[in-house]
Amino acid sequence: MLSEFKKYLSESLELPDQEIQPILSSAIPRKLRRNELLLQAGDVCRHKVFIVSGILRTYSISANGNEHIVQFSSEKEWTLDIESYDLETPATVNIAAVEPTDAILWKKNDFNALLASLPLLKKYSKQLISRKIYENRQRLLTAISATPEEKYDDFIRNNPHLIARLPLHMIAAYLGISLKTLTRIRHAQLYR
Amino acid sequence: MLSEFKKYLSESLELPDQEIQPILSSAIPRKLRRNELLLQAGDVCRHKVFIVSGILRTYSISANGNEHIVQFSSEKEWTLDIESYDLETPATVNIAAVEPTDAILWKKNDFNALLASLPLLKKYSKQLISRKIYENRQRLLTAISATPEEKYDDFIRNNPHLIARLPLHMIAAYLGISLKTLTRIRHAQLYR
DNA sequence: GCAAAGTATGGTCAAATGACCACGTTTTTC
DNA sequence: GAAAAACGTGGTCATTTGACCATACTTTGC
Repeated sequence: MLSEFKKYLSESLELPDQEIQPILSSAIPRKLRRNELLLQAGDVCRHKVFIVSGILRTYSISANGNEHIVQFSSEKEWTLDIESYDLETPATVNIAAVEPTDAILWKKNDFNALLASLPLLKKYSKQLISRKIYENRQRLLTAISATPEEKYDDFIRNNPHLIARLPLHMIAAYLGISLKTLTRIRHAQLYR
Repeated sequence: MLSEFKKYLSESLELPDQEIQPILSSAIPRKLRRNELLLQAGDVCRHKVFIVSGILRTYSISANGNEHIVQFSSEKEWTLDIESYDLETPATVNIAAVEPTDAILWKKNDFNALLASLPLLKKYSKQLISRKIYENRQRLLTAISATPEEKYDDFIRNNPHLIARLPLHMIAAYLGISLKTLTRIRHAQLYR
């Protein structure tokens, strides 16, 4: 599991070998089964998470028991409940594996030490956060302005690697539409 | 206009006087009339903006001509199109005054210099950005999970200082519901 | 490999929503 | 202060959406 992560560090971050070693030494590998929780709402999010393989979903359960998905994260992505992690407050969301997932965790202290000692890592982290901010604004705009069909088409366009791996009801829970509406859209698109 | 901003700096940021002066000296005051554009989609966002009084709205126009509001910003808040500002790419949103507004602008270079020389300002900026991230996630969650009525109630709860100053159609454009639905909700709430 | 769980689709029906239009009132602008 | 623009509400009607349920099929987990 760590060797793939090493590859990511050297290729995507272009980190030299001697900077990779300290990152590995505080890494905590973690295997998750389908539907296993990585973070439970109410707990404090104490780790940064990198996904080696698999998919995680970040979701919350509304008063009437419905699940709403804030985010999917898959291979070579990082995830956490940022608010809970920063402020050390109870998480309001759950993070669970959609499919069997290999992840790597770092404790907050360890990761902060890495950020302080590895400028390249820090720079890269900032970039990732910025990109997330831009993406989230776009997602919000779509959520308030697009029709269900546009939302679905958008999702396919932005997440081609996920469509075949996610059950439809999760896509619906991510888009904020009902499963029924989603299957109707798919049905309609068959004959066009 | 600048004196109110000075007060903000010393009270909210607790900046000592000698750190306030450099911020003021690169500040560009700007008065906006109702509906006047501060940033036009297509242009690059080249300024950080602080609002002394008034309200700005950040919005985009969809293909069919509808306006969708990404954000309202009012007194003592900062605003910009962060993606356009960071990457110096054409903005995809417009920023315009909802009511007559007094704002203060800084050029990116000037503001970056301030951030580099004033650690307190930098720290405060980071905090603001973090808070925005948390808020935006909550807003997204509401957008995909709440009923129109819940969205409206949420809006009132989170923006009590704005409700009386915004026309309903803008609130609708912010919530992603039609004006008709919004007036229906208000009507229903009268008799409860 | 097999039982159990999960998944995709479709039917039906009630309710919610939006598009369009009209009208009386309020606010803005000069 | 008067004309014009903007605003809030309501009516109607077609359409979309969701809730609930059933069924056939596929995937999962041991």
